[in-house]
Amino acid sequence: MTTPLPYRQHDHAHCVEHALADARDICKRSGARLTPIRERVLQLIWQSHQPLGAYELLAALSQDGHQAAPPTVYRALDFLQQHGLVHRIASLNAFVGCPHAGRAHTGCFLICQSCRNVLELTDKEISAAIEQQSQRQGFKIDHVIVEIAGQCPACQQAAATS
Amino acid sequence: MTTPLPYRQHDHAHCVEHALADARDICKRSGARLTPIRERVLQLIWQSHQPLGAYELLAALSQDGHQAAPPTVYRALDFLQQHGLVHRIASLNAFVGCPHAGRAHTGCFLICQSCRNVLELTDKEISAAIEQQSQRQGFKIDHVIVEIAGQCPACQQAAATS
DNA sequence: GGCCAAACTGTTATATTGTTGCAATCCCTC
DNA sequence: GAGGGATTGCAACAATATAACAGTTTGGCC
Repeated sequence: MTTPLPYRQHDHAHCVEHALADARDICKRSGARLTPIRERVLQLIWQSHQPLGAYELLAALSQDGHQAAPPTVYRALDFLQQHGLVHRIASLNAFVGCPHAGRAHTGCFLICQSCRNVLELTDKEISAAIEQQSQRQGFKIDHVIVEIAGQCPACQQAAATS
Repeated sequence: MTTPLPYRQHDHAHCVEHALADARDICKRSGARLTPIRERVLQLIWQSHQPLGAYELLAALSQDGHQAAPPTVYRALDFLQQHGLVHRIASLNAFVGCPHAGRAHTGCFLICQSCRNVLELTDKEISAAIEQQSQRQGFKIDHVIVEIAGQCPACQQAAATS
């Protein structure tokens, strides 16, 4: 088994830059404006593997010397969500960058309660099971939230050896 | 296809009473104290098919003539959740009664965005797919949230004929 | 270039949801 | 009926999110 990102060490600066380049591309193609604030918020989110709360983003923007109030952040987040660039983790009231931006998908989040890292994955079987069950109930899906809380491999190992 | 509860008309008073009797039984067996406040909160939740927020519960308690502050409600809700009598819907910050209280299960919620009714169901395939995928990532599950937002059969029909 | 409309941002205030800490009370057990 | 743990009352506060409105920037168009 290969340890998946983001648990594995990697060149994160590169991975942030890649995500930003992707985002610029996606916005360009859809005629959306990735303004400085929006791009900065996306960057801040990507720089952190842990999900960031709106008020953490707000604090980070303030440190930039940028005066900002809650609506600024929430508006940027709305934009980023609408364009599939970030996801909101409902159980944490926090946001993570989406590694599948631009591709239609239903995210599924593995949330480590020890290190707070979040891994997004897309799994056809989970989606299929959910769709099938909904259909059986005659329910028309708008969107789906799947959040799995627990412990990631690294933290399990750390707990075992301590 | 049979229209599932709670979409179908039914004797809801009976169904509330049944849930309360169940709850009393479950608490008795586990040595937990289903105090008047806790029971009242559970009753209020069951009486509403829509999920209730903590502050709605608070308002309802006040109408009882019961003076109550937020911690009262949150503590009752914590208790009820711990004993599997209610679930929190993370995407709504609200609570619903659990129809499978006492039986181990991972709920899966169909949330109608029109009428706000919520249907809880348990599906082995969804659970299995989630467990399999988590295991593949070496992730140890603590708990799982599956919330499906969309439109229930009744509201689809209403929308179609209007 | 100059103008317009739409989109975006700033700002203030406020709404909603959830928590902390401590004192008082209740209830079971011995 | 005294001790101790669980429960509740109460006041203050923290965290998260939105409303409303004014000002500014942007891009299209003549």
